[in-house]
Amino acid sequence: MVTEAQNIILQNIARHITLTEAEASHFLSLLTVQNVSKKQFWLKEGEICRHSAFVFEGCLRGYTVDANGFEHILQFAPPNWWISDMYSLLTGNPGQLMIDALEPTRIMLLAKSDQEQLYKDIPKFERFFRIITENSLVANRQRVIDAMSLTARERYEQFCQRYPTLINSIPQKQIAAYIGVTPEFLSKLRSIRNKAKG
Amino acid sequence: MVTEAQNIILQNIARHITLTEAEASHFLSLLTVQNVSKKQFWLKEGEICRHSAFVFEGCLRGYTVDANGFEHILQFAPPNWWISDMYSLLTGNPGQLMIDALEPTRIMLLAKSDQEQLYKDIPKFERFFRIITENSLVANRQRVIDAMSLTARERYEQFCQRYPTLINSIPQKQIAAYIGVTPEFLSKLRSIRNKAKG
DNA sequence: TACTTCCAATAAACTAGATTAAGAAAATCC
DNA sequence: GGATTTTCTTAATCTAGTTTATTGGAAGTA
Repeated sequence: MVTEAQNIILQNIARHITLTEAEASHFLSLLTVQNVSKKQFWLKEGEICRHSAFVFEGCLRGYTVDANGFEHILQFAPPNWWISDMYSLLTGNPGQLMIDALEPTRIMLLAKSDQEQLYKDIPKFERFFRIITENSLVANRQRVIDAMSLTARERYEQFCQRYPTLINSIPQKQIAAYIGVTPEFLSKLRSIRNKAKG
Repeated sequence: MVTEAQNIILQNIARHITLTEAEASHFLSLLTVQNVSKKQFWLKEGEICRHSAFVFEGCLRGYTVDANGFEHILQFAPPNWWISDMYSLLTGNPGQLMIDALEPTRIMLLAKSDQEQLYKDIPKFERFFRIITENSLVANRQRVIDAMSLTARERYEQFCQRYPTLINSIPQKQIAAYIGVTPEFLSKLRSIRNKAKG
């Protein structure tokens, strides 16, 4: 008996590697489901991150808080995305990332220790995580480039194109904290854009 | 007979995986050495990147050129670093990265096709590239955070701490193009800093 | 030796985006 | 369903960093 949630994660993995039934069921046995209610934290600054999380319902956000108390969003994690504080996960040191839920969210957890054992038991997973890490790195590098070479307006346009579904489902202040402007300035950008459109 | 250059790359790999002699020599047989003279391009915008490059002498830089002709440096690659246009390498599409040499440089090339075959022949390499990609991702994420939450002065201080050897070996305008300010403003930052130091 | 090219420093004018403040609209909560 | 909190908008003022321009020095080169 495979649940809907388990189906979603198996589909996600099938995009890059092919598992036997035995391998799939072994993998599923390592996962635990967790509910994160709206605004609830899954991880806080200073904590040690010991799991990778796969979102299958809702939406998480990963962000840092700077010296002046401003939030800067590193990642949104809607369904089908993996999220963690990778620095903390890899090093075992306390991280600086805060991860909380923008709406009622359901995730599946894979403990770091289980993940490492999984690499030994089913080396294909080494491949799977290599590939999604590569894709993530490409996206992150593009974000560094965009931050340096685009204006705030252009970054907003980019965001609209790249994440059309998020635009209507999350508050604007969250988008502002992702593209790196104040909510006030984003509001100004939008009003100018709307005037231009008639 | 193992050359000095081959020794360097084997050491680099030994930090994460252990190879038998046969595996090491197979791996080395896939590599080709290339010299890149100062200011010479290894890769240009619009080209398709078909190799990963490992620097064992000199220094490369990867950068983009924006709509106004300004350069933005994504990565310096001093000895012991890997560099490529990963977007282009993964997708097979033309990339936007320019890669050239800041000084006379020597690299070892691993073709994408060979790299993929290597994953099949010696799965340990899947692990090796997963790990260095993870480390690279962590560094890139930190750079996104820094770009959003630090001032230009703070980003300069960070750079000095993080890459103390580069500070004295590359022109300041290159550092400015990395931390995301104009050379003029970096000069101003430095003069204020020097006054403060007496 | 002069010729050129590249690099760093300085300064005044300028602008994208931040800050501050205040009100309107929406969502959330008893 | 009314109170309360959160989100969005508008507008005036302010500032970190850019732009433009000029100078002097260092390094390569004929």
